[in-house]
Amino acid sequence: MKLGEGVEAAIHCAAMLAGVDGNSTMSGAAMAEAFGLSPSYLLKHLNQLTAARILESVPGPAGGYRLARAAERITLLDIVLAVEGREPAFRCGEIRQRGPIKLDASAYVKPCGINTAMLKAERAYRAALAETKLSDIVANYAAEGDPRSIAASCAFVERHQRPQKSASSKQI
Amino acid sequence: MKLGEGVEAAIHCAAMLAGVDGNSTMSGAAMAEAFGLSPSYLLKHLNQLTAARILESVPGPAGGYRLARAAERITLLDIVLAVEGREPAFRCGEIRQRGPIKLDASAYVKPCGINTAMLKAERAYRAALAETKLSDIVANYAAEGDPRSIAASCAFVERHQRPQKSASSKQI
DNA sequence: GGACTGTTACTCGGATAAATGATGTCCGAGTTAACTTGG
DNA sequence: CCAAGTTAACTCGGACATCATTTATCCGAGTAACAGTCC
Repeated sequence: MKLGEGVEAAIHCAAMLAGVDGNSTMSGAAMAEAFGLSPSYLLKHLNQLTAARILESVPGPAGGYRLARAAERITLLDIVLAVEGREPAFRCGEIRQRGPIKLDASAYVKPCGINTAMLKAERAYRAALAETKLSDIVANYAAEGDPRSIAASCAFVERHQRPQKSASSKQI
Repeated sequence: MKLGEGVEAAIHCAAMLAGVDGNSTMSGAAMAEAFGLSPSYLLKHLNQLTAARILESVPGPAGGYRLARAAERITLLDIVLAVEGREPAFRCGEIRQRGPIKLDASAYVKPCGINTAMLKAERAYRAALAETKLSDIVANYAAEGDPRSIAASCAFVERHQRPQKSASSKQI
């Protein structure tokens, strides 16, 4: 029951990317610098977000990352699942049928009650994460964050975002 | 976001211990055999449950483990926290103040909104786990489990449980 | 025959190695901007 | 002066070491039952 450190970085980066203009991008190196992280390692997590269609990557000079869709359509669950994997935290190893009292398969058609209960809890966890959109994070930060911190963040974004010449609308 | 394998073993053992009579005990070796696990390693998890006051251990010959309180008063959350640790899965490393835009401490009195959202989800997870009592697991198994499996489990318990001569009521 | 004592075998408990996964780093493929050069 | 070609630098992407956590194991401390012995 421990989430990797990359989840925090991924969410912070996504929130920062929500502040860049339309089709502009921000390089992974800039975000790594903003949070004091290893650039090469942050790329690993950003690539996971890209593979999950949450971010888009633009190669070449003046390239970088950008949200693949509006912040209102990105939930914390999307990000967590992209970084940590989609499989549930509790994996039933069916140890009830690993001992000497192993019956034939017809006795284990019903799912393990323990597994059911654990998965129910995990559904609650994911539902709570799905309720929070990335735009909520940004809005909450804009509303309740310290004004100096907001100003510093906006200044950093303004300084490091790289506008793109074309491709303002990307059809998939 | 991955729970250790010991959680499953711990819950199964607790459920099995819920089937032993009053003050009888069952040895860790017996439970390890029942689930095909390494006896020495299972002891590690059982000790964690003992340290968390969920189980009681009786040393010596005819010793073993026993529930420390009624199954109605043990929740899945108790077991999970005992094995996996009590700290939340998401630990906010405050990476927002690790970069070059570090303001003075007065700008970070408000908790990080991301941390708040993640902890809210974790509260939902723990609440769902707290709703399920160990007695519910046992009752559900008795009601919906395969009759042959129930009979085999009961026979195993009957064969391996060790009644205690005295100390029927233990005051702490 | 009963009670005490020493032994013994069984239990838990913690200290000690191996393995898996997470973390961190490096170098290469690809792409686009800028520069150079010719018209 | 303009445009095409070339260069070059910057980007992402994946392959390669390093470290921590989890998993697994072994041996020792402790305890209660059991057998033997004395009263």
